[in-house]
Amino acid sequence: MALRFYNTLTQQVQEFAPSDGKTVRMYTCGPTVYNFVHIGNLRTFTFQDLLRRWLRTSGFELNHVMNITDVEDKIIRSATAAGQTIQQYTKPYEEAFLEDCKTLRFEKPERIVRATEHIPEMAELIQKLTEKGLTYTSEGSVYYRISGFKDYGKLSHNDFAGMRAGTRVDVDEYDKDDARDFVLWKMKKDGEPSWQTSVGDGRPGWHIECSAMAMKYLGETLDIHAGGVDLVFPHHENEIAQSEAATGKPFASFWLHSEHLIVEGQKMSKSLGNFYTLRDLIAKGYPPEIIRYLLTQVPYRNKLNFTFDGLKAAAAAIDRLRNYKLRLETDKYPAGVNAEIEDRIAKAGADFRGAMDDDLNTAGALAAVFELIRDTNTAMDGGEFKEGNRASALAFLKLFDSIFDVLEVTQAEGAVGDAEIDAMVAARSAAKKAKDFVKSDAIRDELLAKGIILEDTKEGVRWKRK
RNA sequence: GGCGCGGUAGCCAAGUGGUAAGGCCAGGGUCUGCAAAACCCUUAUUCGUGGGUUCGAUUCCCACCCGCGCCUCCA
Repeated sequence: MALRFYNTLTQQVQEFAPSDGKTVRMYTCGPTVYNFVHIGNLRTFTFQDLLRRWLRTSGFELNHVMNITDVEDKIIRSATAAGQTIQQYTKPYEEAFLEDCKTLRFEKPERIVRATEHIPEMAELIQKLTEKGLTYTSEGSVYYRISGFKDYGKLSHNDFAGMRAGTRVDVDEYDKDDARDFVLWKMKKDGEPSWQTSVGDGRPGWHIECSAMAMKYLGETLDIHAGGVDLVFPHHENEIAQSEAATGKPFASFWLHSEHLIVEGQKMSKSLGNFYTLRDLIAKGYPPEIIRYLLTQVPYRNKLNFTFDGLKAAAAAIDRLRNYKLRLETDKYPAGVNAEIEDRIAKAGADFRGAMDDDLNTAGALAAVFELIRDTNTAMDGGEFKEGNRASALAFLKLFDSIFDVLEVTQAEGAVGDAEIDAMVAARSAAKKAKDFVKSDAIRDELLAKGIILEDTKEGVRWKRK
């Protein structure tokens, strides 16, 4: 079965291929850098990372653009309060975000773009809309006139008929003709940063930045536009209104949205005290790859309940995966190839691919991995697993890890060196051979304290980092 | 009220019109000087509730109950 994604626009799972058959032009909404990103944000970015990786594994090339929103009300307010320019204020958070991405092993998008560096493009797009009669000015700010765009609501599947015409809703500080209208360009206010452009002195509204940047780098119709579910309305709906009205073409073929993460069954919020950044969790002693695993294992369109029990379960699952890999790398097997096992491994590969192709069904893909682990472990214990099966089993693990990327241990600062460990292991083996179990156990405990676990196998001792 | 999502074992969770994947936890066993790792066995006659369609439904339809998201801050 071919690669399929659930498309929010059509509300259906559809077969996916980039329009040119080769390169996927993808735009994802990145963070607003007014604070550290939280674990919920990172769930979405984890999904985007899986998406990237699976698209490439599927044979496509990528042209992925992610934006960084570095001008926006909250930023301006915070920067002003801190007596800083918005650049000064956002820079540390942008850097922290990129660091977090690296920590969680996200691949870098081909391009990361800042809103503040694309103001002229935004002004140009606004002008285009004005030329088409789709904007109006109120108190110096420019608004989009939604009544001029008949498809409004097609992404969020909202019917706005009821709230149209006449119902002048006065909930905003700005004066709009229609409740659905939104601001494209905000007139300069005293003490706020602003840009002098063809549409006036001021700053861009939130929605216009994504339209302008996406089209600048990826063309008028994207293959994929992705983000969190909360962006469906109004953000993505408004992007469609702006972009499609300007170009007359569909803005994106596929709209993919990831569900939110909740914490211990509740919505994450600062007031509930369950609001975590990646830094918080790492400070509590949870390695990044465990967090990554937890974030990947639930398919992206389901809510993910983030719990500390879940983190423990993820750690145990990763242990099993790593132990299997270690066994594959270090065990000795009888010569030859077991054809049945080769078939079994091939089936695991097919199951894995089938699950990922099915709208990134990571739970199904993981099941394929663990089933193979059980079956081949049994075969190894029974002497059925042959030397010739090793390479294909390792290749399968490599496929798995090229997507999930959780097998490598994140080395702690000041970890013990391999040479020192090998020496201690040798000393312990000597003591053990002399049946001095007190000494051998003491060395084993000492190593354990350093985060090294020993395993006695038929082929000798092997060790691994915790 | 409108739109949408979900309710599967102690927890996380996949799935299909034909009789319940996988992970974690728990109990028992094999192996070991003891461990560790690994493997085996055990843990849902049942998939929110009540109807209906069907030879057969967890899977389709209807109603209801419960939880949740969006409806101009938000991944």
